[in-house]
Amino acid sequence: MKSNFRSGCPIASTLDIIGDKWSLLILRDMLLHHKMTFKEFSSSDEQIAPSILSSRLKLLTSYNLITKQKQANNKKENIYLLTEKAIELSSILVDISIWGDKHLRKFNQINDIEGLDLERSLIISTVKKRYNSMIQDIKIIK
Amino acid sequence: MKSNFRSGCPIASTLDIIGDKWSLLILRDMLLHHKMTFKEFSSSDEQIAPSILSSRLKLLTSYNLITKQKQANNKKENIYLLTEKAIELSSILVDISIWGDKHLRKFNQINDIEGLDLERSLIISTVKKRYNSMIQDIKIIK
DNA sequence: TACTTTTGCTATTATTTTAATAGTAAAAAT
DNA sequence: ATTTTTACTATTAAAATAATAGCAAAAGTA
Repeated sequence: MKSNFRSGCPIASTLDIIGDKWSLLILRDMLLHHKMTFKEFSSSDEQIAPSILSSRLKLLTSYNLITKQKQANNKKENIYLLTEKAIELSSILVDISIWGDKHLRKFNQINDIEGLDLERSLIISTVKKRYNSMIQDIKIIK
Repeated sequence: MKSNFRSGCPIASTLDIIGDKWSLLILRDMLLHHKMTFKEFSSSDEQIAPSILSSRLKLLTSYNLITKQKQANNKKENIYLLTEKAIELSSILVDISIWGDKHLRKFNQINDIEGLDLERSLIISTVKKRYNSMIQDIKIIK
């Protein structure tokens, strides 16, 4: 499990946590697709291996970007949720999405994302609002 | 050299180009510290190995994020410059910097960055303006 | 109640990527 | 003419990731 930082640079330090090949895709699945369980993360197009998924979830948990809990009516499934700190990464994920959509079509076939043509700040606030309201629903079940 | 994309997701595709351990730090050095040469990139705090630096510069060049050229009065040094496409990543780098500055102080000693307390959009436009004006100066020498 | 399936992992080995370091050729400086 | 600098490449070691199998507990089904 990674734990050391390369330098005191805030950019380098952030990348030491979420700058690997998978972390931001897990956060994408949580924030944009409202995925919550190990199985759901495993089912993404990019095919993350279970051992890597497991170690990444642990790392993100250790930096308080996600929480792990069970619901009262289900002792099997673990529910992973984003903390406020991670929800604040929304703008970065949205900007990455906009940039890729705009610049990578000549190198790869890029999926069209609904609503990505709207204004940036509106996209971000909508994403956050939806995620937070989803969390509320979850907590009611609990 | 990496060349395949994991999926059609614009986020995953962007990360397939700049989502490794080093690319964004090279872009940081170029955009924020106005570094231009192999030697300057090698001298950063994070100590990138020359073989990795070399392969990353090639990859970024292949996706037209940077250009490589020599100046008329110096046949030895290669000058690497960001393209407009890469300059558009400024907002992402600034957001990463703001996020790290705000959230990682409890895990690592984070350097204070001058001006990071200013308004986000102002920081971004200033960063871009400074880089573009630096490029102008370079071209005059050429 | 017994059997099957699902979920959330861990373990293992292979493959790929990264790290560390030495070395080299051409240009520039002395 | 010799030394130093720059921009790398080459090599080997170490670490991370990929691929796959397997397993225990919970849940669903007969």
